[in-house]
Amino acid sequence: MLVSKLFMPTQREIPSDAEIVSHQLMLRAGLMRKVASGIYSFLPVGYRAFRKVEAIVREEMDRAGAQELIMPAILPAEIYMSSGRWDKFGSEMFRLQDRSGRQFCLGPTHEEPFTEAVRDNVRSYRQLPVTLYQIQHKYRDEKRPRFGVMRAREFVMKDAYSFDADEAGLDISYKTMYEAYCRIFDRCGLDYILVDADSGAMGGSGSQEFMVKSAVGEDAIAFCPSCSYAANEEKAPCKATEAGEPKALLNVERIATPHVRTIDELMKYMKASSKDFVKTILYSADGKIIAAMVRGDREINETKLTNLLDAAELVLAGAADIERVTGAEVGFAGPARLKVDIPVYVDLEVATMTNFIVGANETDYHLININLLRDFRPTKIVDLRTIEPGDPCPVCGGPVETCRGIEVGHIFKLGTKYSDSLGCMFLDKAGQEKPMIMGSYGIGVGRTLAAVIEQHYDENGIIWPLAIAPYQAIVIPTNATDQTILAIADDIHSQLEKAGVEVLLDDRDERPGVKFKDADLIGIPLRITVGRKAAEGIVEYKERGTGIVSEMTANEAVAKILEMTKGIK
RNA sequence: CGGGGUGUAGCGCAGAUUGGUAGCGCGCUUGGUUCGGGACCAAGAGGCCGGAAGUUCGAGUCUUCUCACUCCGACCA
Repeated sequence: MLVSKLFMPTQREIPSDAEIVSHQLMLRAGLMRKVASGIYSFLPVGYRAFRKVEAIVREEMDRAGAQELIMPAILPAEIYMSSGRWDKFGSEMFRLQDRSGRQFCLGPTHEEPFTEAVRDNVRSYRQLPVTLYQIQHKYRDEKRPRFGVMRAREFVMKDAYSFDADEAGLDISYKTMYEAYCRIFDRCGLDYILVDADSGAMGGSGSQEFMVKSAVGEDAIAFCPSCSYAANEEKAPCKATEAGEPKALLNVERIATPHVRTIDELMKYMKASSKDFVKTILYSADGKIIAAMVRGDREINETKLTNLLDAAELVLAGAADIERVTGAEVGFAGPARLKVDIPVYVDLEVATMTNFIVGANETDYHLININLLRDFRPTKIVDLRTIEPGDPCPVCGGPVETCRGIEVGHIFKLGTKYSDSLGCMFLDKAGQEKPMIMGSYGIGVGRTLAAVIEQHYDENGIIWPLAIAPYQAIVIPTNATDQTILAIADDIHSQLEKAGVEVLLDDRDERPGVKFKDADLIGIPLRITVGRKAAEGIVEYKERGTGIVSEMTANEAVAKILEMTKGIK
C-alpha cells in the first residue's frame, strides 16, 4: 500500500478535547474521528487495527466452540419488556418509534433476543449445550461518555451467551470462555488481571472481569499482593474487625452542633477523629426509605447495599424524605429517636465500636456515647462499606492494595434469570421441563483497542503489538526523487507484499523527518529505511518497540521482516 | 442529574473588558531552494465568528434564548 494513496489524516497537534493518551493518539494518528459525543468513525488505518482485534476474538471464540451469528441492532420493545429491562434500563436506552408508533430500542446488550432465539428453537437436552455469539454494535445513552472509545455511546461488543442443561454444564461453558478470553487478551499483548466482580441483584453464582491495569481506568480494584485475590472494589468483602477491649458504656449526651453537618466539620468542631463518628445515610430503595450506617471515615458501598436490599434502584434520599423521617434538616440523621420507623442497616465494623457519635435527628444537635443495642436496634448488621488499602484480604488476611483498571471483558454466570422470565425451557432425559442455565460473556472491542494503546505507546506515538498493528511494516525511501533509492524501496515493498506481509511504502515527496514521525505516530512495528547507503545496497532495519536498529542488505531486511511476521498473519 | 468551561479557517489558538466588518501558528495550493527525525524563501486559497432573536447607524465583541462539545461531581448526613 502506498502512503500517498492512504486515507490517513495524521495531526501534529493534540486535539483539545482528548484527555487520555489513547484518545489523543487515536485522533492524532488518524485512526478515528468523532461524529458526536461518544460516537466515532473508524478511519482506514484505525479500522484495520480494529478488525485485527475482532479477528482474534472471532478465532478464539470459534476455537472454543462458540457459533457466530448476528442479531439486529434495532429491537422491538417487547423483547426487553418480558425481562423487565425495558423499564430497568431507563434513560440509558436509546429508544425510537417506527412510523406507526411502535416502540423500538437500539440494543444495549442482547440477553433477551439470544434467549428468545434459543427458546424458540431448542427443545431437548440433546441440543445442549450451545454457545452463541455475535460481534455487534451496542447502544447505551451513557450519562457521561468520555475518553473517546473507552466509554462510548455506540460501541462494538462481542457478546456470547451459553445455554446449558445444568450447573455442571455451565461451569464447563464458563471455564471454556474464561480460557478463550485469556488467549484473546494475551494475543492482544495486554497485561491484565482477573477480578471477582459483582454478580448483581439477579443472583447467579459468579462473575469475573478482565481488567487492564491503568491509571485512567474507571473501575477500582482491590488486590492482595500476598495471595492471588483480586476483586472489583464494589464487590470486595470487608471482614469484621476485632472488637477492642470492652469499654464502659457512657451515658448518652445531646450536644449542640450548630450548622455542623459534615463529618469534616464535626471533626473540627468536636475535636474528635472521624473514626469516632458513625454516619447515618438515608437512601430510597425503590421508593422505600432505609438508613445505612458506617464509621465516619468509611464509605458506604452502594453495590453491596443494593444487593442486600434486592433493589432495582437505590438513590440517596431527598431532603424532603430526610426531614420527614428524621424530623431534622439534612446533616443530623442518626439511628435513635427517628420520627418514622425505618430499617437501619449497620456495617460490621460499627458493631465493634462503643460510645460513638451520631446525628440526633434534631437540627443542630448530635448525640455522643451512643451504643448499639442499648440505644437503638439495627435491622441487620452486615458488610456495607467499601474496602480500602490496608484492609485485610478476605482470603489470606494480608493487607490489600488498590489500583484502577479498564474493564475489557466480563464473564458471567447468569443462571436462570432470563430463561425463567422468557420461558427458555428444555426437556431433560427424564422428560422433565427445566429452564436452561445461562452464562453471558462480553468483550468491548473498541475499548480493548484503546487499552492496548494505553499500554503500548511512547512520546512519539503508538507502538502496536505485531498481532494488531494495522500494517506490520513500512518501507521509507528517504528521498522520493532519487531513482536508486526509489527502486530499492519499491522492490522491498513488492517482495514483502507478495509474501503476504501487510506493508506500507511511504512514497510521498516529503522530507525523511516527516515520514519517520508519521510512521512512529501510527505505530508501525517494523521499518526499513532506504537512504544514504542505498547505492552500496545497504538499508536500515528498525524495530519500533525495542528501538533496535541495524544495517543490512535489502534481501536480508526482507528476510528479517518475514521472520518477524512469521505466524502473525 | 448538579456545577464549571468552551464554540472564530482542516487542527491548535488570539481578538471580546474599551462595538467600526477578522488575525496568528500548523496544515493546504503554486514556484524555487532543500532532503536521515515534523525544512526555508516567495506568492496564494480558505471563515453566514455554533444557531436564533434583540439593542445599535454599525455586533465576533453587548442582552436574551437555544444548540453542541467538554471537564468536575453525583458520599451529603
